[in-house]
Amino acid sequence: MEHSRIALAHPADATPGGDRASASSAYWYPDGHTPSAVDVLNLLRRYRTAETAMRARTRSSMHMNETDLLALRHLLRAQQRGDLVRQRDLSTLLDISSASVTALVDRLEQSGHVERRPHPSDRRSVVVVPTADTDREVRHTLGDMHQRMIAVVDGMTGEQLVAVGTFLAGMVEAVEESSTPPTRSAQTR
Amino acid sequence: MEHSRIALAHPADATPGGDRASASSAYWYPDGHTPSAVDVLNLLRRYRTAETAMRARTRSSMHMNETDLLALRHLLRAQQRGDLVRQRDLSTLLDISSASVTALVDRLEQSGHVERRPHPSDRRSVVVVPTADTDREVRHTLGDMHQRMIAVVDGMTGEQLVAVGTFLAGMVEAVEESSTPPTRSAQTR
DNA sequence: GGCGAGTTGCTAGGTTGGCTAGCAACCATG
DNA sequence: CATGGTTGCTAGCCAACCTAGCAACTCGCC
Repeated sequence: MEHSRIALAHPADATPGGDRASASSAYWYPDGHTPSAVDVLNLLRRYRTAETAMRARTRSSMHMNETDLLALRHLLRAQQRGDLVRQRDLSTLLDISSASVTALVDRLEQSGHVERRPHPSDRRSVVVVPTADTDREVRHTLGDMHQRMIAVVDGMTGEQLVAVGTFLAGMVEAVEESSTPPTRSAQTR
Repeated sequence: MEHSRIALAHPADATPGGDRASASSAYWYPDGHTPSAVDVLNLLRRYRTAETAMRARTRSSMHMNETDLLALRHLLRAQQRGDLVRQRDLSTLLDISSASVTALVDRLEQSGHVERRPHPSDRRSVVVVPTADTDREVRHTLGDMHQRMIAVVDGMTGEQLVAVGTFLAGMVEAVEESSTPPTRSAQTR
């Protein structure tokens, strides 16, 4: 069983400086100095790593692969909103072929996570709905984490929230590469 | 060719409120109000989506899968630091079997991205090194993005950086779920 | 009304990238 | 120097994606 363990907590995303900065809410940088730009970006990468590991854990605890889980999340959100989801929708959302969606829904149906229902107005289509158990399961698995995340943000001042928002928006922009003029709007997409 | 396109810019990560908030650096929330906790978390999710899409783009532009790219990044970082990387190391880092690493290195060697070298002191081991071309390629592909990211962070005040750092550290903690006492250290791991 | 083009989800068969098992070469320790 | 652990390889398996092609259905247009 060389493998089994899935995603260690820290896949050694080691950086030159090591990854100290033990994740405490208030004092995340050891010395009292203002964090440098690089520190912050490292921390962002660290978050990404942690999140990936978390997903692996969830996936494993639900005996499910990434795509299936993504589909499930979308189904739950759509259900909450009262939207119908056809297989076609999953295909475009997940960017996989219709054949793969058939297989995917087969798996989820097999495991009792979703049900196929006839579409009310289009007899070609199949509507996919999550079961009540699925909702409970996901809520239970991810609910605590969401609580903690909200708690962190709730504990911040308005000014701090603006800073974080600005930062995240900047990261999105940087990553989306479109390199639009800094005047807002006008995205190519 | 139903597929080809990979990762649209916005895989419709639609949220109840829609995902307006066009990604401008300074004014990322439309009204002048302080962003709510949920706004910020939505933005974080949005970043995650954008980053995933970016990875898909990179992967496709380099004709490579996620694992291979991860391996490559690690190899480049190790090289910069002057460290040797054995296949075994990749195995533990990526959490895949030694057999899969053999296949992985085969692929990367085939495509000219890495070379196998004998280990200086252990004749069982194989040292994997990235080629100069690879370094150039990655630098070219990701360099601009890094510049933009650094620029964003550089443009922030010390106070703002602290806010962002606190936020990210909090997110890491929330996601790692260990639910350690808020006094730092003592991680289970 | 009916006919042709487009859409939806299914089946069939191929490819990729993981896996386990087992092995030869090598290291290291008593 | 023998014996047990480590490293990377081969062989064979499997999950989850793909493309191609099809039957059932919808819809727009005569």
